[in-house]
Amino acid sequence: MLGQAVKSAQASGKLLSVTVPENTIERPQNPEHGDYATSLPLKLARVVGQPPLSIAREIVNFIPSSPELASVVAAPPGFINFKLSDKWLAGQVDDILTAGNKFGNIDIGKGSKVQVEFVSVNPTGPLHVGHGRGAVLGSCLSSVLAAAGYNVTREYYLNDTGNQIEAFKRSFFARYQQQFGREAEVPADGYHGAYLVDYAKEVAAREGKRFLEMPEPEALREIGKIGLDMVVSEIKTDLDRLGVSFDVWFSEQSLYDSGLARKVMAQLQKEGHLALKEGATWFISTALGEDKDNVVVRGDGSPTYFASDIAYHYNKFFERKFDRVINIWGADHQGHVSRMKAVIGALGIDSERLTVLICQMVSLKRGEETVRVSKRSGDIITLRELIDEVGADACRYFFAARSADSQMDFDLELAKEQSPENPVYYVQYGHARICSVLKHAKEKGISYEGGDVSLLVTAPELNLIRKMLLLPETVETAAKALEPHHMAYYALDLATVFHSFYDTTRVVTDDASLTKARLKLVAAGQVVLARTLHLMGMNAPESM
RNA sequence: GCGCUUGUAGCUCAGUUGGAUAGAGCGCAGCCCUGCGGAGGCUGAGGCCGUGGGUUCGAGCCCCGCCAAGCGCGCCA
Repeated sequence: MLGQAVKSAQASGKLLSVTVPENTIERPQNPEHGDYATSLPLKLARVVGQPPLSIAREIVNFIPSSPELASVVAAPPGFINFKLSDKWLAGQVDDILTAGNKFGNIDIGKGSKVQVEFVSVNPTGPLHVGHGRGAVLGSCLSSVLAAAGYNVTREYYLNDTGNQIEAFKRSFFARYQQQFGREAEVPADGYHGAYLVDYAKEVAAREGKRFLEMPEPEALREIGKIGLDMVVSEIKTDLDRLGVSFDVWFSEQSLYDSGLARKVMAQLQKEGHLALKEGATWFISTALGEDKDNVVVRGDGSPTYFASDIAYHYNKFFERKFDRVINIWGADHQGHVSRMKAVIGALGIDSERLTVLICQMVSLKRGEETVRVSKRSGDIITLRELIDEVGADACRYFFAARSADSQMDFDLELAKEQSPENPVYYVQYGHARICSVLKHAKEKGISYEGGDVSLLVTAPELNLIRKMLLLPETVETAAKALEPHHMAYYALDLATVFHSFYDTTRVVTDDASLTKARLKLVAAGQVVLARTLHLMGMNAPESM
């Protein structure tokens, strides 16, 4: 509409014909500036050579009146402010109720195939809190993208082969042997955590000493498999408690079993991206502008994880034909981003189609003491312990509320004592309160059927509607920027506006028609708040 | 040394492509319950947006330098 008006103005000769920058509609922070605003006249002023304010006035003249808009005014130094009409706002309540739990959906994705790969932790031990952050981030992002109209696949890449896995198997076998009094040491580069002792006890009790009687390579293979399954199962349990689920668990080993890894290596070889140096095979990334080359096949003939990563991404783009791939990695993998993009390019894929989101570290504090997160030291805080302490919803909220690229301190003491006063409960309480009102009305035999929303005219009512209408825009912002944390702030805002409305406005009164209208508003609020919570993977409790 | 990320209120953090008076939660100081859940509402104090330059009508946001913190720079993942 704004673009139309600018064109009309230019056509009429009142405004010089110049290239108009992308229309920029903003939401002013000061309510006196209306619901929407544009600074287009300020941007045009220089090229056009007219004062911004007069440009604004000219454009305003060419904006047709419409039922949505109460006013369109030019404001100094050169803004155009749009104010929505109360009547149109009130009418949106019916639309929200009609949309139901689809409210907030948009279609910027147009059904394109997006893969979000996240967590993908080596199955060598329990998840710690840092993994929880990646899990929540990936999970929320996936939900948001799905709401934005993308066809989303959530995927966990299971590194079930390679050096770390071999180290795990040797460690586990050692713990198993110790159960029967044998002298066996966990390798120095192995996994020393106490959980392996527990698993070993369990296996010893269940399977007896039969692994002691077979040749070591066979024992390692068999008991290793059992150990991996146990770890994976624990990981799944933890993720499940956090409300994080996956569509696909992709096995690294399968890349070798299917021969894909070899095939992709052959292709890179053929196209001159590989070279033999010092007995190993290298991917020549320096030729593509990288700082250094990288080994794909070691001197002993075994492939590095980089080799399987290459095959894995070949699979993502060529075999499964994802339009876009989003990987969520921890900050400790940040150095691999550019080489991964380089190799994607070498395979003939536009590297823009791969986005790697780096999720910064979580440091844990217990009061003054900072706990380093390391999987190999014995004493770590697991994700499970965190969930036990603060609950899944609080975990999700706190992780989801922080942007991925800022490091965060998670103070366990604080998280514990914070319980009833933290934003998680504030938001959820808003939902419970709404449910309570609806229940109260129901008990009195009042339904909102036939309610006339045009009776909604007060500031608290209209402000609540305004805030509800922001959900689709918030989804769009979060989806475009791949920043799910916007949802958390929106949730808090929405709850605030509702609580404020609730405090000033009684819903169920003697005025039958007004009661119906307000019940509609509250019911719409419930729809929007529940949807927001669900997009964040949180519960929307009816009572608490 | 090089690369990536971060530096905003006492604390934890937002700030959408550069826009109007920089925000929220917690904490702090006041105030508000004849009523649908007070796990609530309202008001206030608190800021050289790390620092020094630059770009322009306009910079927390863009560019360069510097300082500080985290992570990375393996034939580990």
